[in-house]
Amino acid sequence: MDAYEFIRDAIIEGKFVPGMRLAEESLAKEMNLSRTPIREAIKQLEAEGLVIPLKRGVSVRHFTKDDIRQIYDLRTLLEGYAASQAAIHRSENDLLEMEKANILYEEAISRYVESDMESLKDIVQVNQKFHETIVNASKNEHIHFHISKVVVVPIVFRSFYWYNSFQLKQSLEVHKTILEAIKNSEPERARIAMHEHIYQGRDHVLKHLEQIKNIHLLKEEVK
Amino acid sequence: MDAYEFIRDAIIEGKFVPGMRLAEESLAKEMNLSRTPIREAIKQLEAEGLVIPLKRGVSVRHFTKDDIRQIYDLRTLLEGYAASQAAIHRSENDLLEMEKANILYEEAISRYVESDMESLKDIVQVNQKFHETIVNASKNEHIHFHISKVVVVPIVFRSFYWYNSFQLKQSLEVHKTILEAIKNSEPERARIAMHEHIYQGRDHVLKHLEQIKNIHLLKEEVK
DNA sequence: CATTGACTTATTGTATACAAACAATTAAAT
DNA sequence: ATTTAATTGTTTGTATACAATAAGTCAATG
Repeated sequence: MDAYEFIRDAIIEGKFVPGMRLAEESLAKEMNLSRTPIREAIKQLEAEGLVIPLKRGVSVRHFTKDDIRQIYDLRTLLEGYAASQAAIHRSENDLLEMEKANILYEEAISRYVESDMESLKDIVQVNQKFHETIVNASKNEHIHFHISKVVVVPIVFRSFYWYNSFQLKQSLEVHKTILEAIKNSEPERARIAMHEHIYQGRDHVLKHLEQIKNIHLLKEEVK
Repeated sequence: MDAYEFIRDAIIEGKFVPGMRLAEESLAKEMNLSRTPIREAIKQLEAEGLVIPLKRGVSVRHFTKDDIRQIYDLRTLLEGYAASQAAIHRSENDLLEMEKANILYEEAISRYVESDMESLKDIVQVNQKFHETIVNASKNEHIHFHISKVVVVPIVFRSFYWYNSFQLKQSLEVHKTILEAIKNSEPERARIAMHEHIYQGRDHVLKHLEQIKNIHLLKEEVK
């Protein structure tokens, strides 16, 4: 694993919390490297917006509720467009890939046991795979580039691990609608279904943040 | 000027041509620096997609006609959305800024003398300013982040310097329409006008590329 | 004459050293 | 006791040195 992945994953998994300053030397020591490769990894993370530059060095970016809303708006726009373009440009092979990914998604959901982190991790991963196949089918490499940067941010909040089986089944239904629209070459229907799908995700994350906040308030009171 | 700007501008101005390999040491010597800051600049350019990684080091990215089409699709989507959001969220001050930028644009166009590079440079700059004010008014920082990366690429082709006064006046009219729609809080009209505007830009760049190609073919024949 | 293999050169990737800037803590003065 | 100045310590930014790897060249052989 290289320095970039190490730091990025640490941020995503919450090991490096928002506002935390990233000291080059301690990072270097932790992963048995010199400061040089660390600095490059940090430059990359900076360009992606996961860390923000300070007067000296960088700190892990703190995303507000408003950031989440903006990012999801952006993602809805981009992935909605990708879905509509996929309905136009998809090859037979693209359709196969999408169907395969969706079958894996269905299987992962059927394996799901309430509140089991491991099975949810699978679901999240397979879900991402499905979204990727759609973006691939849209035949727009540049959209792909930008979506991949937008997708990372909400992961930081790890709200994904709070889906219940009803929500998951609902999500699967929307996947099927998207797939059908793309198969039938209906760009507008594909876009709208994708919109709905991602906005559901947004509501979920925002609700989760609300809960987190409440838990935080509770803690304060207990103190 | 720092290393990042130096290299980026060299690419934009055509000093570093597509496919050209960027050797760290020669760059370092050219701007009286060591390799360390050069490498960081290159990492950043890599994250933005202006240079592509090789087995060792990087080379200036070569953009195809298809890339241009994809990038403009993306830009249309993003800036169209920004315009529609600006029509919803714009403050009084935003409107002032937009009008100010557009007046400067009008003045720059009136100063324009056919085939004068300097006056065209002004126009391009003021035009960019106008687009920025709209993105600012949309109140979506993340959209802004992604648009800024998309906008750079077409500049590489420097087709902007081939506008004639008729096209410029046409462009000014569309600007006015966009401004009016945003002022009157008509998001859909703003979006459509912005679409039209950017697609005009796309056609212009593509036509320019076609001409370049023809000139190239002519050269081949002469040889 | 072409093709392959070894050797040489050049360039990157990583480590380390040093200087400069910022932060923090302590001491002194009002 | 509080505020300011100074000194110390930590961390970044830049330079340089060294090792590893890719590429290019030249010679030798089929």
